[in-house]
Amino acid sequence: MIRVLLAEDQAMVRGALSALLNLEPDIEVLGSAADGESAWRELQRLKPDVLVTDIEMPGLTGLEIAQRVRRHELPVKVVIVTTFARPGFLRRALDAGVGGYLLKDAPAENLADALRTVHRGGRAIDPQLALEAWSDADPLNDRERQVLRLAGEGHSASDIGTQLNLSHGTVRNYLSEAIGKLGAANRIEAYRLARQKGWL
Amino acid sequence: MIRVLLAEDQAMVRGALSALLNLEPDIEVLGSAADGESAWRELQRLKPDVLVTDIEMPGLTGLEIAQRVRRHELPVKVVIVTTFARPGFLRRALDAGVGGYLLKDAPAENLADALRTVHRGGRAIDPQLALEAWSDADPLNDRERQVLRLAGEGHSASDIGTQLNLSHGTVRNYLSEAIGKLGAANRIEAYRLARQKGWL
DNA sequence: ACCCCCGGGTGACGCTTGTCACATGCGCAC
DNA sequence: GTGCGCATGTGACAAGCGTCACCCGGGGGT
Repeated sequence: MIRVLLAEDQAMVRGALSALLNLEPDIEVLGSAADGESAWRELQRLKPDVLVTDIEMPGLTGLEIAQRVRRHELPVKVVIVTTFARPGFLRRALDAGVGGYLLKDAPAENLADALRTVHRGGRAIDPQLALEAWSDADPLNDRERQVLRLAGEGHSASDIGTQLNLSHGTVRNYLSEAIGKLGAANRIEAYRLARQKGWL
Repeated sequence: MIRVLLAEDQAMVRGALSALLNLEPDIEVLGSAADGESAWRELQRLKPDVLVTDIEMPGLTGLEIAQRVRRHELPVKVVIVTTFARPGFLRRALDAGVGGYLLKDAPAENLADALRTVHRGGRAIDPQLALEAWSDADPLNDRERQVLRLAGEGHSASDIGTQLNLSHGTVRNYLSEAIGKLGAANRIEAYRLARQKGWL
């Protein structure tokens, strides 16, 4: 019997996934959480075999939970189920030692199979995504990432400078670097590109 | 017996919702579709009582399907189930005469209840969203919307001018207007604001 | 015929962006 | 210490952006 904890912020999807998993005779959903913190608490309380979690959640993200699990060496497997086919996310998930990474685009039957595989100690990674993840790495450094993120939210260079204690000139230098590295025409395009790769 | 067709692009969510609805004794899921066009075809083939659809799908969006249903006077109720709490979307959905508009944030049990209500001829609209929808209307006109959308994708003014057969000066005028109307500081912020309201 | 509104355009203004070449200063290897 | 790399600044330039005041021409009222 595979004992599962479910973390997913959208209540309707959470309920539906729970119903789906409970149809499987060898799977039992112990409980579910709507945000990162409560998922983390329930994880320690219920001690499930497998945690099935989304990435984007209020509080802790699924990736952060996976990192904590690894740091505390909890005896639980983590399976990420997410909308985002972003190589950067998968990369970070693998670094955090997750057992599975599925897309919500994948057929529903895959989920139960993936849980079984992971429970046996195997790995269930979305195949075409796995390729991309190793193909191109994030070219941005920390400063460029920060600056680009702020810029993408509509802040001006001087604005960003104030927030990060940098001169507006420096901010523009970083932005220019980032734009160059990404082969974009301006900050907006650069932001979009970085975001869709999961480099944020 | 309520006969339901399900349209939702994420396979896993689609499967899960289907499992959820099939647990209800008075509900039967006839079939499901992964994109707008096939949903429209299945709608005519299966003639369900209720169509449960997401908004963001490849091809036709859920809103466009709802509009078509109204135009063709098909005897099917439409229930929108979406992630987006955007007043503009609800507004357009109501204009298209949908029977229900639920958020994926709502508890899973609501879905079956909403289907029953709508099947009886009632309406099931997310309450707090309903308030917002009537509070602030989209201040943008068509040109401003077009221009803002392109600008948000990273195109420059001259770029946009070429695409729409306008002078770059005119494009900047529209952009300026839009920025003003939305109380934003620049095109990026304006784009974000408009987007999150569902005015796109 | 008159006026006025509306979509589109022009030109000018000052500010912001994107780019680049060149400084400064700090820490680390040797 | 000398040298190198890295992070941060500076100053200049051209291009793009945001704003505004104003122009033009075609409909529609009245």
